[in-house]
Amino acid sequence: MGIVDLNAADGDTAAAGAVCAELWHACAGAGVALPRRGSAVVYLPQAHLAAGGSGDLPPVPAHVVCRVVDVQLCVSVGLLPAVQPLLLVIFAFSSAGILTRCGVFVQADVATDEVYARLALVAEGGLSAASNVCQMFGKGTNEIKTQGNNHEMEDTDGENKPQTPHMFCKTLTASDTSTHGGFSVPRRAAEDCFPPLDYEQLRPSQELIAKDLHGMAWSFRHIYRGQPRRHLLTTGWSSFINKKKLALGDAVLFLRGNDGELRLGVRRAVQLKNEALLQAVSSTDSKLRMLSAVRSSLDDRSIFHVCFNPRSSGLISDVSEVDPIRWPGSKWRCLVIQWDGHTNCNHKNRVSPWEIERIGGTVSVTHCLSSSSKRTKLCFPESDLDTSCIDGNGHLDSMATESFNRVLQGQELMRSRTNGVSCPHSPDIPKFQTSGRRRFSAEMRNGLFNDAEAGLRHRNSTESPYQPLGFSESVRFSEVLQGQEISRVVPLYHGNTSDACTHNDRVGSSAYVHRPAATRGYSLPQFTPSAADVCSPSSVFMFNQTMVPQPEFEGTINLKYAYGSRCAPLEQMQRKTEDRPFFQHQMSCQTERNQFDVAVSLPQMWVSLDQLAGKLGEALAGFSDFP
Amino acid sequence: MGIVDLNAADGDTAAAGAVCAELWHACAGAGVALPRRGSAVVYLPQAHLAAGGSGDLPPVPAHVVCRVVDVQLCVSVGLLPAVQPLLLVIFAFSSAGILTRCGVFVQADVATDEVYARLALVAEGGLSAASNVCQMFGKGTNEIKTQGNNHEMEDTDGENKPQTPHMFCKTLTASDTSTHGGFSVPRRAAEDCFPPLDYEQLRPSQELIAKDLHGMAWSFRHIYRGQPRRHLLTTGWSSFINKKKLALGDAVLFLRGNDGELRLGVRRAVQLKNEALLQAVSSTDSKLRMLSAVRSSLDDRSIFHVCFNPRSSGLISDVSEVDPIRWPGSKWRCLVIQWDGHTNCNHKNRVSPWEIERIGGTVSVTHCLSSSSKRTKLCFPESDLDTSCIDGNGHLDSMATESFNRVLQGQELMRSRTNGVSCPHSPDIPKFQTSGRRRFSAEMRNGLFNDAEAGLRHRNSTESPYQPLGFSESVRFSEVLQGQEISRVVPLYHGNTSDACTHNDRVGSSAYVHRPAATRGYSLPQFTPSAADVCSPSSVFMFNQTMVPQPEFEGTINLKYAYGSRCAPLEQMQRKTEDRPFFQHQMSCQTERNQFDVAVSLPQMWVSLDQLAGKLGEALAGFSDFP
DNA sequence: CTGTTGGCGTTCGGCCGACAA
DNA sequence: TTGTCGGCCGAACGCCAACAG
Repeated sequence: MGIVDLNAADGDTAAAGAVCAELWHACAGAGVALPRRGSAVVYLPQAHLAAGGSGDLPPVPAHVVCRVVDVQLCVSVGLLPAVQPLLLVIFAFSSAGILTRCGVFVQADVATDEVYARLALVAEGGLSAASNVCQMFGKGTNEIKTQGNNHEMEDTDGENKPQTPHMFCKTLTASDTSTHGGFSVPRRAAEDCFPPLDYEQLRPSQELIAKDLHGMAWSFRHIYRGQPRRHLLTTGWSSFINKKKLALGDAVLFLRGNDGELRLGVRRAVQLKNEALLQAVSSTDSKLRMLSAVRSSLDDRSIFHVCFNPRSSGLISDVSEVDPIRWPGSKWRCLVIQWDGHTNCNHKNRVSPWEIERIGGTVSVTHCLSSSSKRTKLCFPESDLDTSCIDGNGHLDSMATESFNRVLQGQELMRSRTNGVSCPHSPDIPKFQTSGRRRFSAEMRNGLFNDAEAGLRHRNSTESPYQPLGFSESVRFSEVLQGQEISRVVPLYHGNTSDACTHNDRVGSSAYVHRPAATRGYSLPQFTPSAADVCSPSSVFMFNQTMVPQPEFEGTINLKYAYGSRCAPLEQMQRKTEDRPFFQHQMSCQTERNQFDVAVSLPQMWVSLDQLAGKLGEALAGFSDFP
Repeated sequence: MGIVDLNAADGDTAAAGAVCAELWHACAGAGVALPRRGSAVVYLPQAHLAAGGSGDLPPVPAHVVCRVVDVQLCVSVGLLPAVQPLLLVIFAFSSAGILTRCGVFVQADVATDEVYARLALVAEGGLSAASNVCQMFGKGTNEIKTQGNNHEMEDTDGENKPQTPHMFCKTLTASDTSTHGGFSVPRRAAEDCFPPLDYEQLRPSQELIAKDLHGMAWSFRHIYRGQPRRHLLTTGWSSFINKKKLALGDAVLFLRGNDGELRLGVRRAVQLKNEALLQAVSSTDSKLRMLSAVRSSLDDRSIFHVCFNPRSSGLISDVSEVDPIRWPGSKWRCLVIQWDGHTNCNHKNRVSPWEIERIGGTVSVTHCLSSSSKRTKLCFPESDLDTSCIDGNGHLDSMATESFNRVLQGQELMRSRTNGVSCPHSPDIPKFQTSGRRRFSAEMRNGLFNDAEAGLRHRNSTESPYQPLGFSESVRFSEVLQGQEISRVVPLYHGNTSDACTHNDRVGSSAYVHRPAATRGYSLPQFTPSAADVCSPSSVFMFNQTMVPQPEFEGTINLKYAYGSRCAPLEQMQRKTEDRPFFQHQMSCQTERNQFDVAVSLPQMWVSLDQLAGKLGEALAGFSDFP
């Protein structure tokens, strides 16, 4: 397990270490901001207890302020890091003393080369009942911010980043992963990241050596050939693909550091989570252990660890009082986590008034997946998160769309579990109910896409995918792209699928995100063999299918509206190109979702301070400590 | 994660379930006796705290009586079962109310098809200071044995076992695991376990379907061909090898149940444990979580789980007072666990007078690994464990030999870590010191091999490896054989190696243990790719090397004596056959041990009641609870 | 500019008996 | 009796340019 000591280099120090940290962040993807050592976070026990059954619990306050005593950037090597598999909601205090971001911490994945961060925490005590929660989450948090340099969250937005080296990220195509050939390197990527070739030669070639996060060196033959000429990695590539178990939809990153060394990372499209792990995550046993650790830390300031896997994330889908008996004095409402693509989320039926009142309305599902429907995500023309998610015309904005899609996924899972019926696409899908989920995006607050130029660049990208952008922006973007565009079906678990797809080929000035324009086939993943591999050797892909209504959900939403977009530039682009395979791919992707194993990569839950403070304020106002 | 409910079938019930449990035990190997549901066990916090650093601890009594509320037989599917990675020493009470066996519980391995047992425990309270420990461990344990049917340990000795089906176990040869061919089935194994073929045909063949522990069905072409004729598995075999990631030295088990169904299991020669996992096992963090869970269970009778991996075992290597300050009232001495082949054992230098006084003496290492040296293990002609481990001539008996070897392994690890020097075999190896470890074997007490016939059968087995024996005996034997005979070298970690090898080709009337007569080469394992795979593609095999003295150890022992055997029948056998390749293989194996990843399979620590009561009695006599 | 495909030479997988331990 | 090897054949690998989107 490779570990990059984030603390040793509080920013950037040694060349090699800095590059590794940079590669780590590149692999982790967008917006993986980690709390700094010495910063304070708040652990909310109820939040994670609500995500599963509860048992007899050790006495733990409803809110535990923890000090981050260590942060390690790690890479898995096929073994689970031996940390407890508990989800953990952590709110970090910003330098202004306010709640800014929320991450869900969960056991890292078993796949090799998974990046995750391991945080060492020490509980510093529960929040006292005397302190008003608004003060606590707003200001007045001086007493818990007395030590350490409160940089709060390590920032990947680029402002305090070292000069970004040349890098690119490419989603692997069927050809890239096929045994038939090698890896097709985007021209500009090769020119920017690889040593120059002597183009005078007939077939210029060279040997490339790239090191991954483990420091392992990989050798590739880089050749410039073909008609027209193109850059290819041939010899050594298939070995890399096999060793890393890369498949269609996964992404590789090449990064040329300032020291000239080439580095190589992978970012997988999906996680292979099996039910055993999921059960473990929500097991009462695990929770007890977690709470016991927190309890111990409160008692004697012992250190406990949590792991954060950038790809294991979910939504704060619900806020409601869960166990007023157990937590009698607390007005805090539990945050219900809706895990991406997971089934073991309790309280599915629970309604969050906080959400429902925002999404609300009744709309039909008609046309939700028709080929002419236009939809997008991740185009955030509105920087004002505090405005309603439904505009004057009743259209959901992109965020609401996204959260809506997530609800659908949850429904699918339930349906498949209960009756196993796969419902083909029908124009008259009955209405269904939902407890709309919300995702708050710091990106929106940051206004990254709050200019017409963003849309313009985006539109241009369909013709020329390489447009200058800042490093962190592109990386953040790539994270979202990787996860949301590509679905992979794992055998045995069949089911109709649905996901929101996004296209946004924005790239930085020296950092590229490359994804295939059309993806026609899906290869089977070659991960650790499991029962599924053998019992069901064939995979089933279902297109043009849609969701099945679930009576458990309340509130109905029209997918037509949900998929409607307020992003004018994107809509224009879509109209221009909607008959092209690219968007056919989007649609396919949209309807494909494995019911268990395909997860959308959501790097982190970004919690808007305004949202949380504004909407949870009253719920928090009267909270008190656990007796 | 497949789970066989041991409790549902309290002995044997449904045919399928019974076979699965039987296959589980066959895969788990020898002597994996599990406590029954309802039985009481004792947890010794200090014992596992001593195996690593300590931190601030939650208040836990020095001895915690736990009730086993559930036992599950599990099979891993590539994911670590999400249990805490803590070692846990559990002493079980026998029906006579006395301490009989000791198991070390630790996180299961990540490899697929690892069998492990998951125990659900509820703490029932610490032992009161008023109760004398001898009473506690001897009699007077009525109050903690009031519930459940106290069968104490599930017994694999065969007395209450169902009629053993036909089965065999074969260690895979290089040919078996090569892509060049299939699997050579030992003739009698095929005849006993596979459906009969029509030998009148030129090349009789049939399709075999065998189910593994997951219930997954595997198909093989079974053909009888070649000159001379032999049974082979061809089509389907390489797929099985690849999917299960089997390599040279691993073993496969075929088992034909009473229902006629063929079942198939694997037993790996080594575990791939990496340092990250090892660190996690001994981390203070993990310990705190474990203790917190126990503390919680004590408080509210909540359930906590421990996993027992039959192959993750160690020795009770030391008994000494570790932390009289933290545990002021306790006279209990900590059991220091010497993990097989692991490096993270603290207190290496600690001397256990309890051991030293038994092994004691100063002997040289000369001839310890000469080709003419005769040694063995697992031949236990002496049933009286209470006799000294050193006979009148100063020879160590086989048990002492084994424990001594383990000490050597620990030394190697330390040496390799510190200076990396590989010391070739030399006839005048300096003396070295050791804190002699002991292993207590219930097998010895059971007198399984306490008859001349055993040795006779054994001797005969070198000419005809198939001799009738009871099922459980053979299974137990096979476990030891698999682990101890085969070493596999993992790249990157080089080092000279030493291990005690044993040959004992005893087989049951219908259960065979088959291992290759000569193993000339070792293929690289094909587990999850790690840094080691690439950084060091070549493996180094060192033969005829020996140990390096370590000044940290006290007490010197002559390996010549250590390898001496008191087992007359075996000695005769060895003299007869010592010039044969079979024993050459033994010697090679003996000197090969990867410093990190090659672990000897030791199914369980068997604690002799007499030993423990007699030797620990005084230490226990005055123990008291944690305040 | 690059994803996919056909062509084609090479490697590897896998079934066979020969041979020998 | 069975572990390993050479022989042999077909499948897969992998490098190449052609072609097309």
